[in-house]
Amino acid sequence: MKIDPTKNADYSAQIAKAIRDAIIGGQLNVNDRLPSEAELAEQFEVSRPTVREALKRLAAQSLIRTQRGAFGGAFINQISYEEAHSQQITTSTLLLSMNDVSFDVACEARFALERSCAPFAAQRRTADQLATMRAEIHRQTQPGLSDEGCCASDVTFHRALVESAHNVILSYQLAGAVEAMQPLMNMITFTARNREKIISLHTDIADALEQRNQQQIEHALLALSDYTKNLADNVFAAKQKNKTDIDNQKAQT
Amino acid sequence: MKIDPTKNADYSAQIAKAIRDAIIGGQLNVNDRLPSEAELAEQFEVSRPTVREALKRLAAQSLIRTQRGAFGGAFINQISYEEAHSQQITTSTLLLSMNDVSFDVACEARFALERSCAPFAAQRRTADQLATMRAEIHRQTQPGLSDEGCCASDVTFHRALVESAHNVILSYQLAGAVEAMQPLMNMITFTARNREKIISLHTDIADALEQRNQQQIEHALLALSDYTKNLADNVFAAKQKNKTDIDNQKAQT
DNA sequence: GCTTTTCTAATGTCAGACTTTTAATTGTCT
DNA sequence: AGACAATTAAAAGTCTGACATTAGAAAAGC
Repeated sequence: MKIDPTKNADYSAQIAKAIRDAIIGGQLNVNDRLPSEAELAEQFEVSRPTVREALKRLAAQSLIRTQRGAFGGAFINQISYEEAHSQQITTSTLLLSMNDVSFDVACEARFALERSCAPFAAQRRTADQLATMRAEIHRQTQPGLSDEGCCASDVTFHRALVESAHNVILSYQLAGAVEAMQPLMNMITFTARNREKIISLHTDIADALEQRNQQQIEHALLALSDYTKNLADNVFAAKQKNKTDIDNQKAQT
Repeated sequence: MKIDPTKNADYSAQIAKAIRDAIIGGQLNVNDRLPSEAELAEQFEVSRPTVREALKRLAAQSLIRTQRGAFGGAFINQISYEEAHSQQITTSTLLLSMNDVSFDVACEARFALERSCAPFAAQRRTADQLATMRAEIHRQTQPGLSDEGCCASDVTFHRALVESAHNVILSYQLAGAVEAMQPLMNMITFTARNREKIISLHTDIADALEQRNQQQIEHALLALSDYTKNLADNVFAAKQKNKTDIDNQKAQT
């Protein structure tokens, strides 16, 4: 069925690949049960721990789920939007943090992607989604709101905007992009003045959505993108200056 | 350092999570070396096979790489765009194939996302990228081109468009979306007439890009999206009809 | 100083045993 | 007969201890 050419090295990776290919290629279907670990070990002519390592690799990608007990085993997992989503977020987050992507590039991508849901959001938004956005805007006006609370509210706001496009694929892709940006966004601290401006831009978006005006939504998103980029530039410039000052002080002593 | 609350069940998953969190949280940095399997086993108070299963899970997400030999071990892997990209594609592809997403929804999402790179592509496209697109259009006019060849050329064309936005994050996100759609796109077979129309739409895009006309790019993309959706509707309707006819024939005998 | 050999610490693999879980089966009582 | 309880078996999860293989570091030889 799925044999394993006895190449050298890393049997568990090869076995995982063989099974993964069988899933992607459609030889194995959702909720099919794989042979037991002992049987797989026999088939592939390796030991059970080796098979288990292969299965754990697949489990890490949520391609299979395992169940203990009689008539248990490893089953092909129907991957859900949630799972795919959370996987995408960890990957994207790490990609951003490990490859020092500039804030500008990430910010540009984030709002550009969000813009792609504007035409559908304008057409299909429900009163419910609009209400969520208004509620989040209201939360953002509360004076006691912490920075984390503000960011969380921001995520909810934008998620509602994305959801209003009523396209599951867009939601999945964009929610990932928005959330992956959060760690970068959290590096910015907002002053009261900043928040005021952002709230005003959020209100513009909500207003445009209420009027089902696609172009206005896109315009407001662009404005928000530019403002955020500017804000970040200033924050990073200030940090840089602060650092230089400290270095100079050290040099003087 | 990273302890493991002795909850019940699935130590290897818990250990993998602990290490993963440490990586995401920044306690472990790129190219740091993890303790050896034996040491980890001691730290977490489990056996070596259990630790190994945890490490294989992390390896499956390319969070770590392992090296054999003295002074080898498991190292935190700097995730590259390529790795992130290929992971995203397998996840997205499976998500689409397992959740019977309608072609319309996927198609809409695909072109909407591509639209998001239009403003930057118009500004930043190079002659090189334009040439690639023209070359692919030319290839698509060749009469002997197979369906697979046509699809491959299509991917190259759209990838060049995306690349012309010169934003690595957009490239990563969009290339994933485009490629994940391929299996669905391959379900459509194109007639000569269809290809002619698609080539004409591709030419529109290339022309608009050459003139750095953002709105025209977006307009052409929308037209391509609509045309593709229509085409798919017809193909699926024909298949449905065919199936019904056969059923009727069977019923008559 | 350079090359070759040896050493050694680490992963990769194996075999076999034991524990735990869980669903199906069987048995028992009302 | 039907409902509940005990038994059983198959499977994943875990452990122990061993051996094979690899590759960098140190030592030996020239």
